[in-house]
Amino acid sequence: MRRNQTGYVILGLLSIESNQSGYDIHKTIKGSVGYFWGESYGQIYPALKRLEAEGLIVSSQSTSAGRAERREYSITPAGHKRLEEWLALPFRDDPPRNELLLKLFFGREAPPSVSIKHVQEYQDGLRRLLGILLETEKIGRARNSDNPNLPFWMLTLTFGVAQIRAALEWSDSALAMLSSAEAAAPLNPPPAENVP
Amino acid sequence: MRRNQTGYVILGLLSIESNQSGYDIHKTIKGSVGYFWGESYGQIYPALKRLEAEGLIVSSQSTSAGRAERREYSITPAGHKRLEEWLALPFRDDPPRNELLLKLFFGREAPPSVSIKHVQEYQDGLRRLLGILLETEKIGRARNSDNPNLPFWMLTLTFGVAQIRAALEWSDSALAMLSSAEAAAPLNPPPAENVP
DNA sequence: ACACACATGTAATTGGTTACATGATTTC
DNA sequence: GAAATCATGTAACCAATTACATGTGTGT
Repeated sequence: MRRNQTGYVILGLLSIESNQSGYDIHKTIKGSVGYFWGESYGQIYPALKRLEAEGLIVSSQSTSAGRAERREYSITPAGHKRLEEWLALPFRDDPPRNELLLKLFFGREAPPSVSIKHVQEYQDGLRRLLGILLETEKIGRARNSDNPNLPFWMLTLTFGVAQIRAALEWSDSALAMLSSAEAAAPLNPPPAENVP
Repeated sequence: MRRNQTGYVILGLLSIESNQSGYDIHKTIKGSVGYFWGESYGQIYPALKRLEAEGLIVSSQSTSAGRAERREYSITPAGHKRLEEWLALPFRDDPPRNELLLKLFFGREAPPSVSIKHVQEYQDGLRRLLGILLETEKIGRARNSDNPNLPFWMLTLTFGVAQIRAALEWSDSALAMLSSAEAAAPLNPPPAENVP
């Protein structure tokens, strides 16, 4: 486990709640860190095996009658230690690739309506996500009022909300700029080459 | 070329300025879309060959005396068409993986000082990047006052600035929260297991 | 009967970085 | 003479998604 973060997400989630299956972990990720971190089964199941081989987690076959076979994992003291070590390591912050911005950057190569459509679609997505985050926040607060993790979870939520609000404001000004360009420009602008 | 965006970045840049080498393109990317899009040589050179084989760009060996050998590329009409088609396609907006948020989410597993350090480091990075973006904006405006691409380029810059400003505000409140937690909590909080 | 949620995994493929390999020219 | 920049490319590796493959239990 070098810089394969999957393992650490799993350790983190198991440190909060034990006896989770691979399926559970996948669901939990979607419902908690999902808006800034995703993992697929193709990552989770192999990672679980690796973590167990390293002694960072242990599993037990759960054979409750009338239920699909299920392997439940829990974190070990060694796993806890490993998680803490990772937490103290500097995070790396890779500049996220933003395909919307890339298309806007080259927006002059297409009619303004193309860029307008993209920004509107972006707005829709932002509003949808904002609704989800605010809902998550409300439910999370209500259901975890005495959970010592709550302040940390809220930190990640308020970050998302702040980013979305800023993006929504920006998108309004972007649409204003683009529609004035649409009014001024011909339908399909001639490609301007060699304009450094 | 399915959803390999590298090709489109190259087409886009060549549509703005022709006669660029692979080396040029790499540099241009870093200096223009670099803060939201990166490409390595390992992607660029193979992509150039592929694009030329598809007839979307053409190359010419530049053999100016006293200069390293250099192959310069320009976009073809077919390349232009392909670029426009791609621009009109819906962008996909993958939830960016945010390692800082991931570590903050599990922040309760480590002393508050760990999270504090991360946020401070994040702030430093934000301030540095903000300075670069504002500088880029100033220079870009001055050097491209009559460039029809300028409004689109500014769109991407103002987006970055807005996001960074929001993130800086958030980070202040995050630090306030974390330092109050540090005052209240023991140095290393006992791991709380099974708190759903 | 059908659909949906529970449950576990592997294989193929893609996308991407990093390290390696090489060499010329310019600047200090 | 050394270091930085210009210049081109390949190979190894890693991270991750997607598709494939399979089966049970529950609710309508």
